Amino acid sequence: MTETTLTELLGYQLVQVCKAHRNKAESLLSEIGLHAGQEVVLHYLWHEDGRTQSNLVDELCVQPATVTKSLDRLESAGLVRRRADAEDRRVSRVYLTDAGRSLHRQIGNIWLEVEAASFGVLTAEEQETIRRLLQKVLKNLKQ
Amino acid sequence: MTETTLTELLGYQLVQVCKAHRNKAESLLSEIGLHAGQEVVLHYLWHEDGRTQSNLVDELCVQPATVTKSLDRLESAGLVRRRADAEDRRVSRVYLTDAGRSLHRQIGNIWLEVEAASFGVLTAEEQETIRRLLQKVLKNLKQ
DNA sequence: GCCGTTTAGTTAGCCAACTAAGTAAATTTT
DNA sequence: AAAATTTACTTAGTTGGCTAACTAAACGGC
Repeated sequence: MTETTLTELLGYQLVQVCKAHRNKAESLLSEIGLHAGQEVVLHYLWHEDGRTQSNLVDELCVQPATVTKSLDRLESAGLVRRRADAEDRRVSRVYLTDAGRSLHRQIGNIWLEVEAASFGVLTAEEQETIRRLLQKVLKNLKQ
Repeated sequence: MTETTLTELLGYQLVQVCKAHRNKAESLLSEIGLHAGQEVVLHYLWHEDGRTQSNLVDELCVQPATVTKSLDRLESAGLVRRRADAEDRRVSRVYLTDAGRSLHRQIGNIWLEVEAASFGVLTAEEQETIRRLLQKVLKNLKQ
């Protein structure tokens, strides 16, 4: 039989796992008023404050419009602030507010909890294996 | 240093891979006028036509509201049709139209192409390994 | 029969992601 | 210097996903 059974494909498994992973993250992040994805923006700002939106676009691997909307909400929530660049007036730089900075530790803990709830069941060796395989797949998909 | 570096977490790798996988699927599906996710609904109907929406909710692991909206669009696109169940008037059954049925083969080919573009780089043994590990993670996340 | 509960879907509204089209500023070309 | 192009970001509109609140029908106990 040549019928393609979707549920047997690795891509289907991947999507299932990713959905469950996102739900777990979403559920924990909602406790501090965030949505999955927003914490990644904050992460890059903790690592380097005052990034340009273009830089966030590159780091997050999403479209400019996605960053614009996401920042609109983070700004409304009082977690970041946009200021025009002094030298290039096209450029908008993004800065953390105190409220945004203060979430650092809580979000770090949430990540660790999600990581444990997902991959904690794997042995150290299995974790290294899945990391290697995921990277191989990502490289294949991105080229 | 105890700082949690997001990008080193397996969850981050997983999300990256899943995003790239979805983009690949979306790009191929758009050629036949579909969006990623809609083809999964069609898949379950090919497997068994006339399912109830509740059944689709269970199979797809999404919320009832998500199915409602998705079916609204598939119905507008002329790919499925809803008819009330004769015995239980709360129940809405979903049937493929000829147009919906006709996409079967094309979508099967797209799946195989996405699968190859993602996991084709892995050896058969590696594919079995990642399947086993993903299932382990999924089980962990779902309990 | 009647009232309360459960079940099946819908509606409204929110967020992340996308595309496409548009504005504005800087840069490059002529 | 003026025109064309590129770069940075926004706006409008789409989809997949979610929650919360809602309607309607079936089921259960009394």
